[in-house]
Amino acid sequence: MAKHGSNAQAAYELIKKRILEDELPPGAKLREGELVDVLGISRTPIREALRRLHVEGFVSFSPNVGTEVARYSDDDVDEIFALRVDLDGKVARLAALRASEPQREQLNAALDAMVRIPFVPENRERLTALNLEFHLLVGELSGSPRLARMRAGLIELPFVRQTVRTYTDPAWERSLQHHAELVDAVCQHDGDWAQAIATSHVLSVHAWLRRSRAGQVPDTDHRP
Amino acid sequence: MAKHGSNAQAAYELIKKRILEDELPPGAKLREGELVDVLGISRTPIREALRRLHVEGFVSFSPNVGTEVARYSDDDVDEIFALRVDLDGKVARLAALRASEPQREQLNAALDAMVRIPFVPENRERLTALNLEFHLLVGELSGSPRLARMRAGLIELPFVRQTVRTYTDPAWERSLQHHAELVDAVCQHDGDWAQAIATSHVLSVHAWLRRSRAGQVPDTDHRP
DNA sequence: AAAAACAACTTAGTACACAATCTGACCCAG
DNA sequence: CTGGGTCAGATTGTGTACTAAGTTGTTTTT
Repeated sequence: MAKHGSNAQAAYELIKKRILEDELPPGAKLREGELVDVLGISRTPIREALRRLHVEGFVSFSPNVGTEVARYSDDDVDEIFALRVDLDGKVARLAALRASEPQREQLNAALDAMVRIPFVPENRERLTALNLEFHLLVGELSGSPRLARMRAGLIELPFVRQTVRTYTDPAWERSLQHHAELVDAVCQHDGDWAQAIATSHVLSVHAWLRRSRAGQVPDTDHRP
Repeated sequence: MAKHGSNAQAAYELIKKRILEDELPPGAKLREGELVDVLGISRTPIREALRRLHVEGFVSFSPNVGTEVARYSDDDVDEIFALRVDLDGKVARLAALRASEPQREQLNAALDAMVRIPFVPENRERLTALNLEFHLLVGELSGSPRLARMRAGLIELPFVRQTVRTYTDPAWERSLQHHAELVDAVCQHDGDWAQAIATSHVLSVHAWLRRSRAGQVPDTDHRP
């Protein structure tokens, strides 16, 4: 058993991780009793983790019935991206206006980490994680913790994370360009530019995801 | 004991209500043991309520130490209103563009309820509640549940709720005018107008609250 | 007298047992 | 065959005892 703080915290992190990585697909039932066996801790901390995941939107929950991994309709996806257009734009603007020199270096480093790793199948999991980290870092740099937290709830989603898996080489290349341009804008303290490129990035990802969901893009990476 | 669903839900609603109405002021300790005595239910559902309030930001929490009602610094207030400028604007715009006829009537009714009640001290509690309801209704009309929920977390705050208590007659009159104009804009399907007046309203409230916090406005209503 | 160590107390963290509730299957009547 | 009612099983909801962690006040040592 991991000792990362309390058992409840560990359970929370583990379940969340499994959801994000699609090991627990949308609709999967999360029975408290089963989780007791799997995680080796009692129901109390497990319940706590599940309730937290519920408030944060990762799972849906019906009283006296149970918990299951949240499902996302096409309308949900559209709503989420419509919000991200605004929130990512605002976050990027604030980051450009407020980021300190060491923070800008940090952002550069996060970008570098992604650029250095070739886009081949065996790296996708790692690149997906780095991509998420990059976006969360921009959120931090905005200096608005509430804004960053709200946006995080729209980014840490299974289907967003999975998007990278479906990217073709040129799609990944475009995404990297967006990131690089955002870093550039932030380093220039140019809020308008940062907002514009962030907005473009979101719209571009949305368009890709739409096509991907419609089955127009072959899923290139299937786990065994 | 209230039968509003589960004990955990009842505890959540009661504690939240007390926080919003400032019976539990910022910094107040929420000991699980005490709440057991006060609410007459066991620690398990109380813990669940406290953890939920923590995730939603109403209380702060330190592992192995305890829970207390969240405190808000001036910077927090500024951040919250900066976000509301955007979110309330967007909510109002969407409500204007998407609200159906029955929904517009509902909004009108909510406005009417406020207009009909004279702004005298003994009505302030009621008017405060109606004011909150009105704003939450606009959120619903936006047709974007996630957006509405995010914004709700920035509106259901003790100091926001208390603002109405500090209003002078002309300040309340101005607030009512804003509300009426918003209803008008929504009924005209004018997104730009709705957004503009909603933004104005938020900025106006922020300015008032700033003065109020600085002690430039006498608090006209002190409970015993 | 100041600082460090310790011990007693307070509070949260966890486990587990039992109660309340829901689901779905089965049976019976129409 | 169909509809509804009932019962068994499973699953969540709650209460409570015990454990572990942290805080504070006191004592001891330098």
